[in-house]
Amino acid sequence: MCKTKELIHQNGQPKAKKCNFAAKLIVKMDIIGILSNKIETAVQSLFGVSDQAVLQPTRKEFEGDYTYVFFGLVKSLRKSPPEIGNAIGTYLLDNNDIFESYNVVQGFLNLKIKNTVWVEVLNDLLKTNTGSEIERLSQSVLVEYSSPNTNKPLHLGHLRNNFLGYSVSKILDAAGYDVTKACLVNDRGIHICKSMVAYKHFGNSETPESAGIKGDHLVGKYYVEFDKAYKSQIQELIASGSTEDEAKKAAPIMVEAQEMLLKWEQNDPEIIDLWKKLNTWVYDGFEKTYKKIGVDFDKTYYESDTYLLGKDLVEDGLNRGIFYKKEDNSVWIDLTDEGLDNKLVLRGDGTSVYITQDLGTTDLKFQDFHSEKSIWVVGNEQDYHFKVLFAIMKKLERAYAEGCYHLSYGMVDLPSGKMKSREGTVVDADELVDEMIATAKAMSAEKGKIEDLESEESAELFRMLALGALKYYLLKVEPKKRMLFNPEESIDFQGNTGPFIQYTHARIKSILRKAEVADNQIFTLDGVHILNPEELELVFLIKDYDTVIKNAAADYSPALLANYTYELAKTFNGFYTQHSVMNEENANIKYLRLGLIKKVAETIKHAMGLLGIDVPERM
RNA sequence: GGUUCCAUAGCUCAGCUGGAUAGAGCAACAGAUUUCUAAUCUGUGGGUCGCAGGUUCGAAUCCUGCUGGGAUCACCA
Repeated sequence: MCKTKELIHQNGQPKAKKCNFAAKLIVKMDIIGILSNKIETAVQSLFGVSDQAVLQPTRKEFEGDYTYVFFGLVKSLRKSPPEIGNAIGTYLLDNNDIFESYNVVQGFLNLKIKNTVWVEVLNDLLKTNTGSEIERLSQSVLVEYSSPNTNKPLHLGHLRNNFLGYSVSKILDAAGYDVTKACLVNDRGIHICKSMVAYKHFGNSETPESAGIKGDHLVGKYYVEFDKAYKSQIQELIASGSTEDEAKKAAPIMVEAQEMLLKWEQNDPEIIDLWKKLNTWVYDGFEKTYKKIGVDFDKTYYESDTYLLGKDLVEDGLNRGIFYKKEDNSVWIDLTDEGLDNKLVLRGDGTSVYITQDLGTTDLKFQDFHSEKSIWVVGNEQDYHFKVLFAIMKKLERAYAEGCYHLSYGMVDLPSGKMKSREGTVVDADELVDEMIATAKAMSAEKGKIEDLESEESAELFRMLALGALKYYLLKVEPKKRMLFNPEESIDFQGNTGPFIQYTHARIKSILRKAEVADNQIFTLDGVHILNPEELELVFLIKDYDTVIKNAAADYSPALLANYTYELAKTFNGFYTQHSVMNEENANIKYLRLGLIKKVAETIKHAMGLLGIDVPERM
């Protein structure tokens, strides 16, 4: 048995040639690394120069698996491209046993790997559990996402946030980090007081039970009621001679809300009771929504606990001369050297602003978890805020400042334009999900796929498909880009969609059931196998899966994983139409295909899992 | 106005650290089922990669400027 690492370091081709298990060596290191290595050796011994070999998959219109681009050598060696390419190609074939052939087109050297090597690659893939080869990094990361306000229910924008946060957590975990999912609930402030005031006036003591409305929606209803009353009071005041600005400040209901906020801060028992009652309703509602959309948290912070934090931190910064005080006692920091402005960190009266409590909460999070990295999944309207926050942390010499990252994502627009809560154009999360489930049911009925539409199992399938469609739709777009939510497209089950991938999985599982392949069955290839082009394409994709996970983690981008999974599913469907598994007469080939498609199904399931999407056994 | 992000087919989006004739899906049209699920597959048409320069063997990709759009620049959160 060969010791892979030593062989690689020696670059000893003759020695590697003797080894009958060359392919094992390839899998352990990754084939691109091996190839680059061999090419670099070839270039070194042929021309006496070192070149970092850049490899890419060979384009379909050319013969080969990988392409070495050597334009760089043409100039320095002052030889013609064919001369160089042929020399390297010949050398590689003469000194290695893994190449089948090569061809040279301009500055491109296309290399074809022996089919037997690919079979060994597949064989190695079949032995390992999908995703299990990635080593743990013994680094922890805290991912904060969702972070709702408690005055209204979740909407479409929150869904993008939740799906992103959950998926990124999963991806980071798969990439080797220890992940903690956190949520910071904004449960205090003027917004919830508005709902409280309106409820007090117009609520008639109704409850979610008496009204038959989910708690978060009920509280949201009073938030809207507040706004209505507020607006009409403003109009009245303007009619009786006030300016608009005066009216906005003097409207009795607004004055009342502000008084209520003060009373809340003074712990007025009656106000606290009301606050607790409404918030409990909201949490109850949120809980149902989170459960339905399949996201959760390991740790929940409440702003009512943290909003006073950060003042000691300001004091500390002041003592160290990092902050400065103005005549009115307000505290500031000068960030002009960072390309930012002067920023207020504490009011003249000693009360906090947004950034104050965020400074404190950030410290708290690191005290609680000592994580190397901390990620905030927050919309791009807060880009500036996070620049400021991180810059301050750096100036305060917090060791963790380097590990802070704002995962900024773009807004979700509707075909009709932007979502605006005041204009009632917001897409409610609960309604949306319910509609999608109903659509999934209707489409299944139409296709005649499901026999019993009313069973528990079917209900679970419809939920799976609906959420698969929705999550995939929102995650396939690169996070930082703003995106368009087209309701009709989002419930589409064809093409680049979640259900397309789910269907592919179900199809494979159907074959595996028919073949009575157990979930834990291990396939070991030991006969003579030749992979056909469609099989080879699948192997080619699957062997890259771990790299895709790592890239997605490095970029905090579920989109990378979504695109990969789609590609894999599409490639499988191409294979499926051209080759039969169950009707294959050659037992060796049938066995290989069963192993291969099982691996495809496992990879799809794993990848979709990292997107927070479940896949069905049948559909 | 300052800062910042974005601009690729009719629409929605890919395009890895610069590489070969820029790819998918949707929509349109034409096909494929005696064969493991047709929620599938195959084909056709569709592009001055916002514009103009620059860097080099080579640019959708990097640099500069411009145009258009979003966000932000609160003692709001």
